[in-house]
Amino acid sequence: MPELPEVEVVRRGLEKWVVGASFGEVEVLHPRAVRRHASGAADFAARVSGCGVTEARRRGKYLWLTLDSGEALLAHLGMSGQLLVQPRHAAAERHLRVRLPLTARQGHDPEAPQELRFVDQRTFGHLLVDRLVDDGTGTGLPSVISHIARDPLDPAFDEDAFAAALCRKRTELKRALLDQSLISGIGNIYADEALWMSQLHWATPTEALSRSQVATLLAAVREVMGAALAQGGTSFDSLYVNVNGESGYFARSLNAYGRNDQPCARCGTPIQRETFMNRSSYSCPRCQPRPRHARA
DNA sequence: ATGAGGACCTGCTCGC
DNA sequence: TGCGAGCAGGTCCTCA
Repeated sequence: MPELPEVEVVRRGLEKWVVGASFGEVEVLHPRAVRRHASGAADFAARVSGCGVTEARRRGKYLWLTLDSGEALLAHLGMSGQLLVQPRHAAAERHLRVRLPLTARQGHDPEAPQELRFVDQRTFGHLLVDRLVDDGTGTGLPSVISHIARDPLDPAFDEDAFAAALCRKRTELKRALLDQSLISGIGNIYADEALWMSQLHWATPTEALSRSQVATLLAAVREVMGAALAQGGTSFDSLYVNVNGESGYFARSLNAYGRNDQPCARCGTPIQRETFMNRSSYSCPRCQPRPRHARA
């Protein structure tokens, strides 16, 4: 499931293959793919068709293409979404949801027309067209994601403000890490990996965290994400495919996630799986002891 | 206002 | 062999 590094790799792919091109006649094959576009599938297609693409941007797990109409084509990949650039006449993928034909641009062979495709098996992802608002630094941000916090790789990410907001929360640490309005880009896998690295239990009450623990945790988040990004957006999931259809999955040694009953790389104690928020959390019971004052 | 938990969705795997 | 249950989980929505 794509988290920040995977989405960034897709953004880079879009920057390379789509920026500078224009869209032809857009076709929505599954209405659920544009369910967040308030005025419907036909309006969505009309707003994108014919527009030129000027930039590919990202915040957390959201990415968007700025259009020469002044609006933005916003995408969230959900759990299984892919943005592929394919030859226009290539066979349709099984879960093809939206076709966005591309006009030839400099460097493209006009005899081999291409198409941006939104493919999504589980349909948790979506596309929509939105207006841009000022993000506070003069940069445009789609209005519907104005509640999404900056991500830890954003140069304007405010570490002090994050630490203060985190400690004001009255909840469990992992829930806060997954709260995209507090810090964006972190999903279940990177949350478990960052917690393992910083030797914190997922149920640690946020109000009990010291500033140095928050600093350690943030460094771990950046380390884990940076390492994945350096590998080209390791997703740990075979469903993840980058913009050219090349699998982004590489065997990567995870230290916690998915390693139930396997020895902790630090101390050898078997990693334990616990259910939390209706999903799995993996941690080392020795390196990451459950805090005595854990919630619930 | 804030936190907690369920719904959404499809495909795969496992056990009976 | 067939089939239902369980699992995967990001985000939005509702309820307390």
